[in-house]
Amino acid sequence: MILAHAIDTASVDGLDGLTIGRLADAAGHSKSGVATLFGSKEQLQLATVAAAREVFVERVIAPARASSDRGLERVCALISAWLAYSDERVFRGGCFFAAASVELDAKPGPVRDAVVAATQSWEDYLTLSIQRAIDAGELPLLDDAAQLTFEVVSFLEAANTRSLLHASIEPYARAATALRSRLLALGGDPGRVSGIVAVAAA
Amino acid sequence: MILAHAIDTASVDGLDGLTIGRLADAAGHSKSGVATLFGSKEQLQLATVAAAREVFVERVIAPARASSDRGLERVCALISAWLAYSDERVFRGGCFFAAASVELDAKPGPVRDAVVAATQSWEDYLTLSIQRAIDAGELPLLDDAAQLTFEVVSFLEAANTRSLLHASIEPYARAATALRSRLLALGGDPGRVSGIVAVAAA
DNA sequence: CCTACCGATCGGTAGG
DNA sequence: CCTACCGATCGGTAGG
Repeated sequence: MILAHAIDTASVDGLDGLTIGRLADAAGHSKSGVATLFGSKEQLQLATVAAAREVFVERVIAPARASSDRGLERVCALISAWLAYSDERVFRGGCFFAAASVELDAKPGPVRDAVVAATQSWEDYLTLSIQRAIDAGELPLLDDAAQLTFEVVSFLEAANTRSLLHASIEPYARAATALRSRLLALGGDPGRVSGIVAVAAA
Repeated sequence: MILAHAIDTASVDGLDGLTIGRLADAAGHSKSGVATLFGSKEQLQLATVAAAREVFVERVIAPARASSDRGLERVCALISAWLAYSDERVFRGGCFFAAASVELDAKPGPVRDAVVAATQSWEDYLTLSIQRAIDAGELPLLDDAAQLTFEVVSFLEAANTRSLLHASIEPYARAATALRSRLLALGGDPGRVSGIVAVAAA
């Protein structure tokens, strides 16, 4: 798929750095072929966001859902899956949405709206998973699920950026340490929480 | 200064989004005037990073140094100054370095090196300030200053991006809550820690 | 500091 | 799906 290369390019050069001409060259098509396929650059960007969303679900949400039960176990699985998704460089420039969020945060328009909707969807699912852990009594010292979501995604995205910036895996260890520490402070079961590791065992 | 507009533009469109022609128009000069002034686009980018660094020191480091003693008080002052610097939109696209770090994290070269050096310098100062707080016994449950630095900058940058992305000040309150909670868990004095607020009182 | 210009590349379209 | 082309804009330079 031509969009796989588009996500990869956008994760490095940004969604604005996408050009129809280079995408066409890489795919072995003519420039006008790609241009008419998508209609406009903005529609190409929107298609890229939609494709990245599918990959994210496939690489983070789906594995965590498959390997864990609801509650704190699911929360830890989502965190570990996200760290692996970033660490494995599913996209050359790391997490596509981390890059797109910062690129577009001050640029209103349909593309930003699509990025916001995608990240909102992921964070809503994380908040729901945390709320289920609260409801099950697995995080007895937490009362605001959305607050923990903010803290979790802060660590994940910071680890992603800093790993790329310094060409190091140390930031993933920093994030894992911060998250284990936070979940323990909220009363999380030490055996569960210790399942958060910087590099996937698998 | 022509560079003030360059920082502002780069905080929104990225350092790669800077163009000599538009910068010249905005300053009322000819394109070639700006081109010969900086020599090349890369040197313009490097000059922009250097100018942004000065503004950051002036807006975050200097006020915190002037208003606080070394130790935990200084750490809290740095955090509050950073939140105010982001919240006040010193640059239209929020923190210049948050934007530049993510834009360049997968693009090696002299400009990325300059951004890395600037952020490293800021984080080194934060780590030093935290270490002084540890040495003074003000964070009795913390042993790794660099780990707390990672956690602090994670919250600050996430608040910056999310505030822009959602046009909301709520993320600053999330970051302040997270930071107070973390410093309290590390044994920080409640009176000191409560000085971290989302919106500057001044 | 300017005007004027260079080749390259951009998004998009005409025409088939 | 292609070739060929449009006007606009890019970084950079010649020449003064």
